[in-house]
Amino acid sequence: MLATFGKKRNLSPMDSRYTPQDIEDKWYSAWEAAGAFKPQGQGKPFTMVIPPPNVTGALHMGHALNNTLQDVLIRWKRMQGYKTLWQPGTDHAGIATQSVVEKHLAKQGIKRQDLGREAFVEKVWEWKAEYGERIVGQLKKLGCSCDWSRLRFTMDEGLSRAVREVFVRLYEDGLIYQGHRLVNWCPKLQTALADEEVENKETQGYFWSIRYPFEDNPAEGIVVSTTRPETLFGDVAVAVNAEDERYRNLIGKNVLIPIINRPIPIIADEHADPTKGSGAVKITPAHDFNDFEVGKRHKLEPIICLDLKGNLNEQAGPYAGMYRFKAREKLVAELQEKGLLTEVEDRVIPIPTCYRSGDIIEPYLLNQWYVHMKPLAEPALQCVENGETRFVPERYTKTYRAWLEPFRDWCISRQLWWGHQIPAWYVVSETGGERRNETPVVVGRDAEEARRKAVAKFGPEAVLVQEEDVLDTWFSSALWPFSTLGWPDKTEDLDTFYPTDILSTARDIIYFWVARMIFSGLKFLGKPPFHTVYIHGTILDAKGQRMSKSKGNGIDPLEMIDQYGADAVRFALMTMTTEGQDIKLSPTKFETGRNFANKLWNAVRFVLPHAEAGQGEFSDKHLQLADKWILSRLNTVIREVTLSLEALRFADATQALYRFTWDDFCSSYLEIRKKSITQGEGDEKRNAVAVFKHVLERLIALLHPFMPYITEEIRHNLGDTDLLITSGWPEVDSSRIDTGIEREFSETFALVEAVRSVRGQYSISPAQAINVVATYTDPAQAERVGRQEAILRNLENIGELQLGSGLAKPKFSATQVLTGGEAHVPLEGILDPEQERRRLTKELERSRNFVETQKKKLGNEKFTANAPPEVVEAEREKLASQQEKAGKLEQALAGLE
RNA sequence: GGGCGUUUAGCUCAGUUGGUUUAGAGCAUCUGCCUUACAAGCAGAGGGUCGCAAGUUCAAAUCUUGCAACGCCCACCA
Repeated sequence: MLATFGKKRNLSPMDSRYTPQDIEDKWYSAWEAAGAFKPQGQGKPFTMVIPPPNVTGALHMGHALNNTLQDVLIRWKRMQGYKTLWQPGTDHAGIATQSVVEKHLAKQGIKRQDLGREAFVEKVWEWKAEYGERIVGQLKKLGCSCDWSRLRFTMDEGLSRAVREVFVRLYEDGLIYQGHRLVNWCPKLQTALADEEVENKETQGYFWSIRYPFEDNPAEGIVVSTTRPETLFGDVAVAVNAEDERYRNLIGKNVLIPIINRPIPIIADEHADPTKGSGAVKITPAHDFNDFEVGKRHKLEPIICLDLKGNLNEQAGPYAGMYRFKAREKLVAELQEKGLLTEVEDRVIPIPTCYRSGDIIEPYLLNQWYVHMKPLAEPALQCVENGETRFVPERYTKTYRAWLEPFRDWCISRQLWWGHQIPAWYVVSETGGERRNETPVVVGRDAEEARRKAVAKFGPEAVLVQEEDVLDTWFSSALWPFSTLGWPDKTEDLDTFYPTDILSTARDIIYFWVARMIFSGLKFLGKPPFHTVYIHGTILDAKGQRMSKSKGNGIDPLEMIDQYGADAVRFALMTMTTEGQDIKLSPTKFETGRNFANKLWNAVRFVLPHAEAGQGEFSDKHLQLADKWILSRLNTVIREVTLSLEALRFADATQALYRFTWDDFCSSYLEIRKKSITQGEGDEKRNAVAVFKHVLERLIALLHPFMPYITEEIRHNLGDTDLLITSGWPEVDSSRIDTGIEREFSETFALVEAVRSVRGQYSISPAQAINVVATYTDPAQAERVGRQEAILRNLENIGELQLGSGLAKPKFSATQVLTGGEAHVPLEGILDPEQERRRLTKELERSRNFVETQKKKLGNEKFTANAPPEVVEAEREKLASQQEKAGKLEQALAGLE
């Protein structure tokens, strides 16, 4: 797997600054050319499906985050030897795409109606051909290792066949039906919407109270309140509560609708709430969800008073043809004039708006197609309840349940042209009914099948007309995990890759998409489509607001990639991905990522001229303390990163890598071994370089899923000819993990830090050597540290060094207390006794406080009796070492001159 | 109104089952360094009563309850 380096090295002039732009495209092409993204080998499959972006969309930060996350997992699993498939594709995004094209045509003064359905759809396909590859190109820029040879589109032939198959089967199972009821109608887009496509926006509005005169006594009347007065033309009754004393005797009387003077009855219904408004409420079944129910209870025929564009119709008398809001304005004025407007109250009201167009929704009585949800939702709930599919973070299980449990039927028909035309045909004849829901219907996988069915049922004279509506976009997205693998055919791919493993997505489509994939997978394949749903956080701007085009506060990932490199962008995003938390983003985060890449690059640049010297593996007998230490740390990190990825803890993984690379590998190890690498001879040099390379090879492998480009480039700069992307994932060598070595190393490192601290306090130039007297209580410790003099001298400019036990403190020296000893730095002429006293006093105070709390804790019998013995023992040791430290600080203070 | 999340250093955030962290990181700040990998760097330093209150416990940033602020989702067009 990790080949040796040094062979056939093609030394490029490596700049001190890493420039990602030079190498990214090169390596991406190399991976593609090598077929590295295709499922390979005989390993266990690991599969993910990409959340298909809108075909005409552009990459935003949310995509960048989610797709980086998926790519990290796929690359990691691929290196681990799994037969990985990351299935890519795009979504036709019915409403969104149709709107984009319509807007585009509008600029040329063309309406879709001018073109007609066929020509318009043709235009959309052209649009798709032009812009459909854009988002794919952008995902490639980010480094996504999807198997692009399998790129699918929700409206391509295969997926459309899956859609028709599902529709027919659901229909045959009685799970799809037509219903004549109120739907959310968007007058602007001219289509029905599903409940979850409606957004309620709090808006400043009015609550108008209007008097409806009694039919037999027009001088008096009953007052009703409404926020939508223009709907009064569709009123069929006024309801009061039977318990309401004020109105009880009016029940059964008729009142007149103002302006048009149509009589309607006062009825008793529980919907009327005596505490709201006047307690009497107008009933408009054709334009209000609650009223629709009231109308049904009282068998009142709904009256439609609006047309589909939002204009009032002939029911509105003088207002016929007027746009709804214009009519509202005029109507209020007229009512006021007539003395029928009794009160106007300012009120914040939730206004339902269309999630695409933003237009105000009108509930409208129409015929639409529905999916009967209960039989589908129940197993889908069950499957999450029993853990077959789990959400990460787990709390989203609740969100999922809250959406599915009400079993609201799914309105799947859309009055659009762009989408899957519903595979249902109306059987019309001379005697055929006028209303569609009274017309016989046949469904079929294609026109021929429908025709066969119609002929069998209605005879050869039957004439078929296909339903014009298309299906909700999410109807096809729901099939994504299996339609992309060839279903309804029994394909090998389906066999190998279904069910997939992890689905990663944003929380706002848990219902739109995730839930629907789960019930579809269960219904048609008998297995949930994935075992884990990872819900990532939402990307926010630096102020914590959602990024949006209208606010103009978005950070463009492609600009960031341009500026900092894809690796930096990916790494930064992953460091911020802590379980499900929202991410406040500012470009400085990418700077940190870029700096990190640069750091790694320069470490490589340093060793490259010496790589030749480090042929082969190092030999154990030449290993020094620092070597053993870095090998111990390396294997610890391999373990940490692997476990973090398994737990989907991306920030933990990157943090471990960052720390190890920067602090351990560069700041400590490289600095210590620098001299051996550049100036050492024979075995010394060979071994130092070999260890360095051994660590580096594994480090770039660990970093590869996060920073694929730079790591691939490094591997090849080091002389490897095979690709890192398909090489192995490092394995932990537990025998190298040695806490004794790590302790011994930090013992030595502590002395370095002590000296550096004194140097820093007195601003002594690094060029000036300083003398050190280190004394330890235990002679064995002094000897151990003494053996590491090379480390001390490599990390600090030390002049005379005395190491021992019971050494006296030289005059005029600054003192640093160590575990088990002290370091004195003689500073005659430099030492500031006052400053020294202040520092030592402060430290002593802190130390004494700690000793106090420890004593109290250990003096508590309940503690010593109840806490586990090892905890008590640890606390005792803490006390002892702190007491020792306090003693030493006291001594140092006393000895100050 | 219901649900969920957040509140830890000036800023952005870690802190997994309560004890080995007398609270950690990055950025920012201050001091000294162009030390032949890196100034996108090196070394050092300062900075926090872990939102507030009560409780459980030998022990609470961590568990429970209440409160507050901020954010998200759902419901609510009388």
